[in-house]
Formats: sequence, C-alpha cells, structure tokens
Amino acid sequence: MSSKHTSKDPLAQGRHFFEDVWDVVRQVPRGRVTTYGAIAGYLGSRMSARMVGWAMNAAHALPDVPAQRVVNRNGMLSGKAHFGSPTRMQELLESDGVIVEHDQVSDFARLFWDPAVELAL
DNA sequence: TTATTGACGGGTA
DNA sequence: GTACCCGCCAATA
Repeated sequence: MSSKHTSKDPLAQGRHFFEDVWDVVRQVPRGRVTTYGAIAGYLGSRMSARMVGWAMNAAHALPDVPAQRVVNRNGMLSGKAHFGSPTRMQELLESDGVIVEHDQVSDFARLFWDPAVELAL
C-alpha cells in the first residue's frame, strides 16, 4: 500500500474503502458468511459491491481476512477461483463449519451475517 | 489519454 | 421465473 491515495474524497468514506472492507470481514464470525453487497452497503456505498471484490483481491496479502466467508448475494463461491486451489475456498468454509455444495453455501440465508445488523452501527 | 474488465447488485423487460 | 442493462470505483491494456 504505499503511498498513494486514490480516493478523491476520503472524507466521504472517513477512511480508505479497502481498509474498512477488511475490518468488516475480520469481524465475520466463524461459521458465518456475508456478501459483497452487504459490506458495501454497510460502508455506505450500496452499489459498489464490485469494489469489495477488489478489496478482497488486495486482502489476499493480509493474514486475518477470511475472504472465504465473503460470497455473492446468491451464496455462491464466486471468488473460489482466486484461492490457492479451486477447492480451497470450500475447504476453508467447511473448516469453519459451513456446508458447501455445488460451489454454493448451504442454508446461506441462515448463515448470512449482515454487518448492518450484527454491528448495528 | 481512453476503453475494457472485474471475487457484484439491483432494477427493469 | 430468467435475461439483460446500468452503475459503482479501481486497475490494467
């Protein structure tokens, strides 16, 4: 991360968007999952779910960011291809106690962890 | 410099 | 119910 501020209006975010994303993801409890849109909405940019994906890409270098707990709104492991192996994301989720079938989280609605609700800020 | 893409989501047809 | 289009911000070509 270096020294470049790409945000033209940092005050609007109060902080770097990526850092906020990582901070939220780190708060996702084991055995739970969240979505890109939920994180984006929690941060204030409801339609910038894509940026959460980019943040995850950058988070790849961070130790405590469980990106496997972040899936798309369908509960599908859309980012599994970006893990070490095609099955790595599923294995990590199963290790968390999450059932995954056909690249999709079982009982996704039940396991869904919404920062806007759980953090309730 | 502009154009296209990307770990997405919602609204509209 | 599915399909398509637009918008978000950043990085890459």
